[in-house]
Amino acid sequence: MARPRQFDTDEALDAAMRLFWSAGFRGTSVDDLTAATGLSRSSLYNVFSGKHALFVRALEHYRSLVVPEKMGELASDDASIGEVRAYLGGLVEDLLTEDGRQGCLLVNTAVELAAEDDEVADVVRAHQHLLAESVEKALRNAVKRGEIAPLADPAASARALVATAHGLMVIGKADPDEQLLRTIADSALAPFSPVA
Amino acid sequence: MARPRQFDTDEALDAAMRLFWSAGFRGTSVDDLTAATGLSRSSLYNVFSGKHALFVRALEHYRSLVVPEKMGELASDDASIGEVRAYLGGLVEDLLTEDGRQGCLLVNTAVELAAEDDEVADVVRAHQHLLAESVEKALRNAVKRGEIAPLADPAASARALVATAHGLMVIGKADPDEQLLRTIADSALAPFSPVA
DNA sequence: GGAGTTCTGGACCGAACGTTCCAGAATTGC
DNA sequence: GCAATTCTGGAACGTTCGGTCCAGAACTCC
Repeated sequence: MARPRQFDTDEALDAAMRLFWSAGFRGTSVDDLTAATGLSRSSLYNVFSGKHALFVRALEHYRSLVVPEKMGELASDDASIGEVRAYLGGLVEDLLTEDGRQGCLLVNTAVELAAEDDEVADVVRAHQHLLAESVEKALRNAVKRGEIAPLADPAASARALVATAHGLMVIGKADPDEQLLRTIADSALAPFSPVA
Repeated sequence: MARPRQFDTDEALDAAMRLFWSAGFRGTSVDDLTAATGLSRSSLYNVFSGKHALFVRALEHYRSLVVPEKMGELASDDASIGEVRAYLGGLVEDLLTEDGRQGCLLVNTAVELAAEDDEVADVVRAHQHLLAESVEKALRNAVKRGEIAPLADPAASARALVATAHGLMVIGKADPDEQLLRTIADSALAPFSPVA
């Protein structure tokens, strides 16, 4: 044994994640990362190997920390249509805040890197699948409980809702207009209105 | 008068656009641009002022050249639900090709730059509005002609469809799966099925 | 053909990029 | 306190970045 690390790896990872989140992979330099984490270059390379490896770790950190927070109760096994509504509503809410313009790290990454970086694409794809499955589960629960009318294809509806969510994040970047974003969310949810 | 330009400005712009399209603003270097256009640095700076200005020109070039091509008859005044279907179908088709993974320059740009670059955000926003209006017009025509059931809010439906289109482009980057993408497009269009 | 103007190739600029490296400080087990 | 080990700050690496500059070639007009 020898000298122990003088910083918290998780805190550093968290700071790196936030940086990548707001500026993207290419838009974040190693200097930016050392400044934000407080680590020296040596420490950063010792612990995280390099920029790309750190980015992948940051992506996973985002999935395990930020995504659950944004999904809220949608992640729970007995989520229903209310949780889907809350999720989309939360996205809109976020996009309207000052920091919200940075959107979703996974969406940003899908666009910036997924087509040319298989390792990153795997993480992004895994997220998309998991999100779709959560929504599908919620839709099935909603039908089962009679909260919405039966669906021809719950899996398809779920995937379309996920696409809408991703679209919201793109549109919100250029046009963070409350009425527009709420209209989109409401309209996408209209087919799942409560049974009269 | 003096020596005339020895290249075609439009051809150069076109090559630059394709480069930005596939690699993004930050992912494209001036060296890349000179290589792709065949221009020397001097000529490139003489004619296009710099990388950022060239990018904005390329964005506008994309809007005036590529977007109309992808929209097809959807742009026409008497477009209807068929043209909306064809548009979404075309997007899916594109995403499944080798080159299609580059997605849509305007979507890529919205994610990469819109939050921090007002000039670029303006162009992106203008495109989103125009697209939404075309879809809305098509939906209204479809209702008017009795091709689909009346809509509570055609403008809202149109905006949701545009969001779906944008979402498709994000998801397609990480997961260019034919069945998935078609499912999304079909599901988003389900509320506008032909009147029985 | 000569004067005037514009375009072009390529060298050059300082700055920033991601990464490597090493001397020395810090901490451990003994 | 000593030896062994690990971490740390910062200098340094070669490369690439976006942008500037200039000498000279190319062309038009007269």
